[in-house]
Amino acid sequence: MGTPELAATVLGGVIDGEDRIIGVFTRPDAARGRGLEVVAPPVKQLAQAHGVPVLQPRGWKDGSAVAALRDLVPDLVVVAAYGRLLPQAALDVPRFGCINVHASLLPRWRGADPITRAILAGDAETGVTIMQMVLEMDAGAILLQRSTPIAPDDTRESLEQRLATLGARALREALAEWRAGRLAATPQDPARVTLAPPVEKQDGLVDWRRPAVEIERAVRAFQPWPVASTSRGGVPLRIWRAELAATAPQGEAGAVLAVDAQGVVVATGDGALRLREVQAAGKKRMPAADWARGARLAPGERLGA
RNA sequence: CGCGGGGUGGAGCAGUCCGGUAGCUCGUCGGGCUCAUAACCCGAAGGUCGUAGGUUCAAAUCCUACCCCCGCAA
Repeated sequence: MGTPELAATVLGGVIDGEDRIIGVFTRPDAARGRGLEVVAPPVKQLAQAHGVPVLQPRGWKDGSAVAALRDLVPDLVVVAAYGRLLPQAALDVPRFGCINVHASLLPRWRGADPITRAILAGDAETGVTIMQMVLEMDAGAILLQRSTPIAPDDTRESLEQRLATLGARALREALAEWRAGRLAATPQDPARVTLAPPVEKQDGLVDWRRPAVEIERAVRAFQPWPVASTSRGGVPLRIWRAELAATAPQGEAGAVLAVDAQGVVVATGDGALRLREVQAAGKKRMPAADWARGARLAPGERLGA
């Protein structure tokens, strides 16, 4: 069971493994994107390409999805970024239970968006956890963990890719260990639990009064969505790449301190941030210096006002 | 048929409403100034104005169709 790209990568790992996949659950196709085209989730596309039956129940409340799962008579259910909470009745179906691939080192970052939260918080490392599923979200006992350092230039996108392959590998490893009867379940330490609520569109808005370090993390954490953004003259401006400015002259938060070939330097609540790559509404991504040239941006202007 | 913005020398933009032989800020190349420079001065090259068709004496500009890029909303 899974939905996005990360889940597809994990599924790919299982397809290549020795276990037989008897069915795949994923969320219903949804109208998305320009023109509202109906697109199938990555997991569905991959499953179909391999001839695996796909089920897309609207929800799990009315019991029909549980019945469908029961009909498959699964030995084990593997869940990765499915995007739906499973009722106890579903968790009870497979005789060996349900296990989950989660993109964080639990108990840190339980919830929908662990990857974004880890970058945002400035964590030095993160990883994947294979765990048993219980009714409470991401609270089951840990079976196996693998970690990876978060690079200074990691974005949500790059990190997710890495964690996806790491997750696929960890899952295969866990399945092998389990078959050999060597897999132990370790309960999570309740004292170290942190939550990773889903990111909202609103979160992408840059508050220039925050420290430059935090804003720089937000720029990386919010890719490819919702993307850190501010505005110039009422026109939305996305920030795709930024770095801490070497010199940190103080100025009013959001004020443009300098414009040069390397980009645009903006004052923040603590330190200055140099915008390297931006995107104005209706335009494509471009070097901040190019944008500043065409937009006639001059020092002294305020962004996000 | 969900809403909207855009495609103009290498880059970013203006010009399009009120048709009349293409402009700005940079970059590039050459020269000059300077101890020197990414600074400054002088000069040059470089554009089928997304594509096709139409209207017109004349189209970047008006009309029609199509292609491509992007934002919003979901």
